[in-house]
Amino acid sequence: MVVIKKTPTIQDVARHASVSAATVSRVLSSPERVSETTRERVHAAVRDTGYTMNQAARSLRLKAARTILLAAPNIGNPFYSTIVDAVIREAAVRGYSVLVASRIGDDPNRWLRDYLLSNRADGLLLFDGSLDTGALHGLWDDGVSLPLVAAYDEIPDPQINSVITDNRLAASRAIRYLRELGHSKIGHIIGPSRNQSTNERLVGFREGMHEAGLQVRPEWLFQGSYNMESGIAAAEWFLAADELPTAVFCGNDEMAIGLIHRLRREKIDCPLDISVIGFDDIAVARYFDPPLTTMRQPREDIGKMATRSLIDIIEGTVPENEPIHVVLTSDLVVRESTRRIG
Amino acid sequence: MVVIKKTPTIQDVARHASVSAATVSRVLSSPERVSETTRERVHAAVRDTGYTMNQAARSLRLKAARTILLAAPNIGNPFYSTIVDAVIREAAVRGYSVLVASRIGDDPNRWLRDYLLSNRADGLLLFDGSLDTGALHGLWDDGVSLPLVAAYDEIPDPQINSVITDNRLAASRAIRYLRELGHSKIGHIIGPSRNQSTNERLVGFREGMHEAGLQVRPEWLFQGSYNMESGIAAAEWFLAADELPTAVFCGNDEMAIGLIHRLRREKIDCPLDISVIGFDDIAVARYFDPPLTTMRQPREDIGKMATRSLIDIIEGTVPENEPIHVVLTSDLVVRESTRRIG
DNA sequence: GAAACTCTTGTAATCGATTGCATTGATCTT
DNA sequence: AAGATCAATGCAATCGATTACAAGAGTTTC
Repeated sequence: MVVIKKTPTIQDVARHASVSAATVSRVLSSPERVSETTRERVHAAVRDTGYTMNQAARSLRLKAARTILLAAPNIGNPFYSTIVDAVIREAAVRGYSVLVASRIGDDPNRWLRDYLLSNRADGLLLFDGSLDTGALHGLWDDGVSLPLVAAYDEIPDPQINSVITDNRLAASRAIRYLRELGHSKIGHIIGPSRNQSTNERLVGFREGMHEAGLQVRPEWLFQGSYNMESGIAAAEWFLAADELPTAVFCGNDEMAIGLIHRLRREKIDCPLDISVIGFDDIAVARYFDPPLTTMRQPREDIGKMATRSLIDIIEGTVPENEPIHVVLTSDLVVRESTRRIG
Repeated sequence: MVVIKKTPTIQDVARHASVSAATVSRVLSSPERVSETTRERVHAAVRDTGYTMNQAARSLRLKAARTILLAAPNIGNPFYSTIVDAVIREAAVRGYSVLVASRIGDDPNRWLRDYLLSNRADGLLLFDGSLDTGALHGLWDDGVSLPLVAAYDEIPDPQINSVITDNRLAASRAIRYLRELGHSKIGHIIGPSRNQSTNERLVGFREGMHEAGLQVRPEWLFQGSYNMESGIAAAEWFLAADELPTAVFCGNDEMAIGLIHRLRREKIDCPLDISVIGFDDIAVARYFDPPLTTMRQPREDIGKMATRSLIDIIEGTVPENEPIHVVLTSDLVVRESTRRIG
């Protein structure tokens, strides 16, 4: 049978080094307050015993978990997963762990309580604008100061820190590009309306159309849900119209992929018969056939900046009364799914 | 200025309900030991105060964090992200949180210590067979019993619990299928060799070839790294050979996508000129052009089963001396990237 | 009616790390 | 040389929840 040695505590290390637990603690957190000789003895004892700090005890005492909570609507989505990866890496650099909550839509109040208020996490990185902000405000009103950064998807509240991209500008940029290629019959696949990013992109689309002096035709507008299936549904919606648009601006790459896939079944070729421009530049976009023209979202940067901001707020190295608002730029990546008309 | 109310403790609830903290604790964990009237009073007090248990204190006392650590080589990869999603959902059902560590390759010893031994997590879900098992054994030998489940990628140690798929069988199955379509010139893109799954698939490939009475030709074997870029590299490797294979079995879908993409640039069409079969069935596989024939991995099930097993082990509801070994079945999904020869 | 039992609740110790305050001994100042 | 100053370390309280044990009240039994 395996002998289970208890994991050593700070007391064990103290005994081993013939000092008090207080001294061991000091060696670990403020070494300059301890003499060189004891410091070395303690370090040796730490090595010998294989000591690791008990985080639960530390969290209890310091009221800080050195952990952030990342909440996203669906981690399974490749768009989010890249961000998550960036968040985890950046958090690790600052010595923080990351708890991940997915599919948070169900009962936001519950997990907010469960995680944040129970000292499991020191702050919240929210990647879901569709969350009912009432819950957040409820906490706020109760006087709980909740370190929170809304990332990627804006929450329409200037008090809430945010790291987002220039969705509106990017959308109108996409339309201008299509216009430059000679397109005038332009459709748009919208994302789910609960997302603020969706609405921003829609506004940008309308602005772009207006600037170009083009009409927005309702039969060329389709509301999807940011997945490939809804790209298919959009294709079928467009096919049912009297006339097809010659170009479609899609709210994200996955819907673009679904759209192209479905249209191809009807022998409608992209980019020959229809130009398609996506949004995000997910990994597969450049290897798809045709390689997708898309508005690239700096996903790594979103994750990194958001994490950095949140930890700054948690650690109080940033003034509390001035909300942080970072807007990152999306770049147009021209590939082969768009083409000059004619 | 916002008044910061301290988050209520169990003491506050006790005072509010005019009982002792012990009673409140009992109401929350073993309600049947408390009389109905006090139970109601306490519940009311919990509601009134908005009490949430301090997890740090609870973890410290119970030496259990109700948290599992999920470690994967790269969360950004869409293959893993689906699994992660399933893990988080299943863990939530059992009342567990999930800490996620990505890019763990760098210093396994460090994060093992940091997370597991420091009472931050009660068990480890390891999605990376490339991890040096020495580190794990080191802990084991030190007498620390570490609830561990290796998922998806096997660790070659019968003592370690695992939830994997039938990689070898699936690979030989893929070859048999290609053989049925009349192919005899079959290549293979291997994954990174540190992964056990890769090796199993390679063995299955060899077995399948042997059963079919076919030679494995080294110029039709390429070692990639499970990403699209290495699919491209593989294409270039094959193009450099005297002759192209008529079918390629890819270690995963992403390499298949890269391969098809690159070959198309050379006017080599899939499936007309070459059949390609992938592995995993990632989300984009069915919408790719051509839709990918692939060996589907039951990713949701992997995540679910692994999580379930790990929590069973943590909670001791499963005999300790009998390692768990679950092998899930991969299914052949026939789409359009493969084709009868001739 | 007293002993034995059950049911409910409270008291106090405990988990492990941190830190304000106290103590000791050494060095410095005038 | 006596007092002041400083560096290094220990003591003990603390964070909040859990639980073994004790105690009190009410019930049952012979």
